[in-house]
Amino acid sequence: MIGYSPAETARLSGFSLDTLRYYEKIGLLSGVGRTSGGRRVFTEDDLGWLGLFRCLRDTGMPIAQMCRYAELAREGEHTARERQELLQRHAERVEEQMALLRRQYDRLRDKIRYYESVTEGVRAG
Amino acid sequence: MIGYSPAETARLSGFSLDTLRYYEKIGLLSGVGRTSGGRRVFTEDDLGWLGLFRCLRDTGMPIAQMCRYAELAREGEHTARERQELLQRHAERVEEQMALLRRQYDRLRDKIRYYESVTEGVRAG
DNA sequence: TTCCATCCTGGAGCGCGCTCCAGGTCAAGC
DNA sequence: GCTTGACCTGGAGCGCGCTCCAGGATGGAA
Repeated sequence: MIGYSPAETARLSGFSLDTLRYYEKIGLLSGVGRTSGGRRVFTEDDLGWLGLFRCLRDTGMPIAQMCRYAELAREGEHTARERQELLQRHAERVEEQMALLRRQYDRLRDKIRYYESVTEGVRAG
Repeated sequence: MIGYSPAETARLSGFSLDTLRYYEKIGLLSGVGRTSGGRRVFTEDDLGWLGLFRCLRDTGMPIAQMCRYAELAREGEHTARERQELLQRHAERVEEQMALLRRQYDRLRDKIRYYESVTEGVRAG
């Protein structure tokens, strides 16, 4: 189990160095290893967490909720159900978000189609 | 062509009173009518704009870009092509956003499915 | 041994999109 | 005429999620 430097971790996770430090500061990421000199060493496991955070963030979960999830995970196996429910509720919100996005995308396409008809009219005229 | 009070407009558009005032202040909404006493009177046309802004905002367009669009529209018909291109580029970004959202939603569902298998194990045990 | 890129900490600052507030005006109903 | 609630303005403040900075330590290569 080799470790990853902060720079490598930033590259692999897509989060900036500052964001990695920030996530640790607020307790989202915890137990990050250090060298004797005090530099962070990220593990494969940390990368797994970061992957999850990216997923949750990309789907619009607020950081406070990610913290809650991480905290539950740290408490142990007996919180599995609560974590599942948290993700389930989030998934439902994501579904609504996707439906809204699609509706509004369709409106947008309509608007663009209108412009296409206008500019073709200009070409034809 | 009757007008709408600020409160009515807020209700119909889904934007708060403060947001309506803010949109006018930054020049997103312009030429909003007034009563002799200085109170805003919104028209059907204003509501149309607000509907568009909701669409663009829900699909993640930054306000600065909406301002640009509104400004172009005010300049007249000769900016139609530029407006179309602006919307077209936005639509492409929305498509990417939808694709990302779907990918991450699928990951999320996987995670939940994992939890379902775990908690069913608990039930069975 | 020296260099210099990488990293450290604590804390301030930022960009966005509102949201709230104070202090005052307006107008419809009694 | 008076009350009351909706509305006005200018400007400050906020919540989120980072992002940047100063000033200093680290550590691998030449």
